[in-house]
Amino acid sequence: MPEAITQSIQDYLKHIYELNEHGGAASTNDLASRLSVAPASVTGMLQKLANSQPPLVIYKKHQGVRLTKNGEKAALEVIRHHRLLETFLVKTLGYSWDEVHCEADKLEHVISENFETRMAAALGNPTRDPHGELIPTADLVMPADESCPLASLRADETATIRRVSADDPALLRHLHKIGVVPEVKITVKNYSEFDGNLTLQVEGQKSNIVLGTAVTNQVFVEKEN
Amino acid sequence: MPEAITQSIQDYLKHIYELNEHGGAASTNDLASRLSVAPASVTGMLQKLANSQPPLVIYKKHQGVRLTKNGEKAALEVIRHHRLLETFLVKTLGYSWDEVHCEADKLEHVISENFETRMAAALGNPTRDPHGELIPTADLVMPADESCPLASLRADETATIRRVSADDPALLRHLHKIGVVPEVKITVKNYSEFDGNLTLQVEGQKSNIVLGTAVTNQVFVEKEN
DNA sequence: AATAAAATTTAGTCTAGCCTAAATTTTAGA
DNA sequence: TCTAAAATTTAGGCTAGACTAAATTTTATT
Repeated sequence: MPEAITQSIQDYLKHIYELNEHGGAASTNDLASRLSVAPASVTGMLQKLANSQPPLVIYKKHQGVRLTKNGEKAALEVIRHHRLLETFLVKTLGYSWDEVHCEADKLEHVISENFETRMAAALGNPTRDPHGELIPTADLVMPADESCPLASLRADETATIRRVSADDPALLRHLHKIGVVPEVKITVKNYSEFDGNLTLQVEGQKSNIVLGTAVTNQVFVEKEN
Repeated sequence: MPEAITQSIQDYLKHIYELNEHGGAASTNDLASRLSVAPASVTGMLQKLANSQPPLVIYKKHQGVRLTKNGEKAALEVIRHHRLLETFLVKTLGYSWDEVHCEADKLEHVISENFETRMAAALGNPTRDPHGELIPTADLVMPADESCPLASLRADETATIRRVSADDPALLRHLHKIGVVPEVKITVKNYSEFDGNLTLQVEGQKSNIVLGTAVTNQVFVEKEN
């Protein structure tokens, strides 16, 4: 019989998923810092996950870790919970988009399938959360993401903001204030080759804004066709 | 500094509170069966709670346990969470009153003060949950309960149902079906001295019903003045 | 290719909260 | 009041998931 997927394991799987999305295998150190846990603790858990029945990860010493199909399903379940919860907190309880992360991080581990289903239905089965992140479907498939970093745009390009993959509440509040939120159209007025700064015209805003790469790498857009 | 109040401790305090409400001190065995834990485990936890700084319970060997002021506040916090959550699940997500208990038992430990406040506001600061249980106030005071067991009524007495303190989902579904829910008026048509059965006329229902003491002891009413 | 630095793993501990078995205390009935 | 049964506590263990310190492997730099 499959061993229990504890809250702690859910957190490991979720972060491995996110690290796998970007670079290839997730490293011990990256996981440790994301989970706020000592690297040695990560090694121990990875060994356990790799030896569980069925295995949730594929792990080779010193070479990082990847999710198995089973591990990915478990990860997507947690991510679906998280993103539905963020949406629910904003839509139903009036949270702002910079407040929802912590709350969802705790709730994601304890809600039932029943809760998930009712919440999704109450929200009209949304496909994106308040930050524009894609919500895995009920049968645990992650929709394809067509967006690219805002940082990759150049002068005169026009695009629609799709997601803001930032955690920092202060940054989120700032971006909200200057109108940099999902589904808003922007046009690049200038690109600085020295620092990568972009000058943007934001739909619905009076004056242009300048954003550095630390920010534009966290904002994802779809270019005008 | 006060030690952390873990989920496990919250569960102990909640059940000690409920046992203190009825009989005096809560016994080791009663706690063990409510918590689904071995009696020896309860003894260990009670010693810990009594020695914590500040103490959360007063405990003397073989004589059961009572909450201190601090312990009571912590218990009421959890109970407030639980009852607000039950109300929220019914009102906002369309749960039926027999489904909410398990879900609330998990969520009660993880929601923030922010969540509690927003939820209470969204519900209009309710004073009772879907079963009619009183909800502790935001400053953690339990309102006085004026009700008495339905089982204590006799023929010709009329009363209003205030709460249904039952856990069993099947019983709850049955009571809902026959209209035995909070705020409904009932009249006792007959009392049987042999088995304690009550024959009731239930407001809004066509035919009378007969309920045994196993049920009437779990339903609480306020008599007509 | 040598070596220093960084990353990772091993080894050994710790804590919370549970467990069982055995010992003890309390309670109830003859 | 004595004794059997019930309730409770003690003693000793276990597991998950964290930790630190030390050992090892990998990577990067000269």
